[in-house]
Amino acid sequence: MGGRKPCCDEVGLRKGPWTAEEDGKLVDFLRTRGDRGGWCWRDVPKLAGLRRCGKSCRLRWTNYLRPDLKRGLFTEEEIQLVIDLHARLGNRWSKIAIELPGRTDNDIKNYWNTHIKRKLIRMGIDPNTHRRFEFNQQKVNEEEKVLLVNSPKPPSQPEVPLVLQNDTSAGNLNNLADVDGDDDQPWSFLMENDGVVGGGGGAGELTMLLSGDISSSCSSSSSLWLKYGDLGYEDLELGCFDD
DNA sequence: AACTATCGCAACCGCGCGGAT
DNA sequence: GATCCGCGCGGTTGCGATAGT
Repeated sequence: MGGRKPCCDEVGLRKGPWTAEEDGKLVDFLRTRGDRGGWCWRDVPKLAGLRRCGKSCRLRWTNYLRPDLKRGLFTEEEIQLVIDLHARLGNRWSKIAIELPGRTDNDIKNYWNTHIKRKLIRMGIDPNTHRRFEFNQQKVNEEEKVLLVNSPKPPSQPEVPLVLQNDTSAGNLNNLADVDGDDDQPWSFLMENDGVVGGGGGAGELTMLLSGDISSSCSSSSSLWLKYGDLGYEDLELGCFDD
């Protein structure tokens, strides 16, 4: 597209963290002018008396000031949903956010990158494909590589066939927690300390449910789940999470 | 107590899409 | 059809908070 000028090139515009005063002005404006009634975001700084670009105002509102935002930790259900939706939609955070009322795409993206992604990698699961890493195509960082080198042996079997299940079927993530034998919540393994699975090459096979063409094989009402239900505790090497 | 490393979140940046002209 | 414009999205960065040494 031709020659579009940057939105924030105006001199004298503030950047960086918002002050309480700026927040107040923006909230006041949006409270009085309502939802998109005869204005566009580009006009907001002028109308609200802010020295910010419109884009910055929009981001501040949508990611932080909106009254319907939910703050705080993600619940097990939300984490479960994020993984499920990410398997189906990929990094389309805004689409994922639609399914999580009160969470913004930025929230979800941050949580994915700082919590879920790391955990999956350490479990030997590629967070992009939701499948096990191929042993010779590790995308893990140096730390994980060391762990893999120290693991007993590379996978000796091909991936276990992938299975698709509905929400109501047995093989959902709750089974993962159940094999643990304790009272932890299903996603406690993601929410607690950084346990390390004994590398992608351990004896156990983590079985992924995700088939190749996820979007076409999954109805809107079904969920894709990591399938652990048929595997034992030792097989999954989940003991590491007990540390 | 001081320093360093790591984490987590808010905010920025650049690009693409879609509607308007 | 070409261009402009506003918006939204996804990736990345900056920095304060916290943990570890």
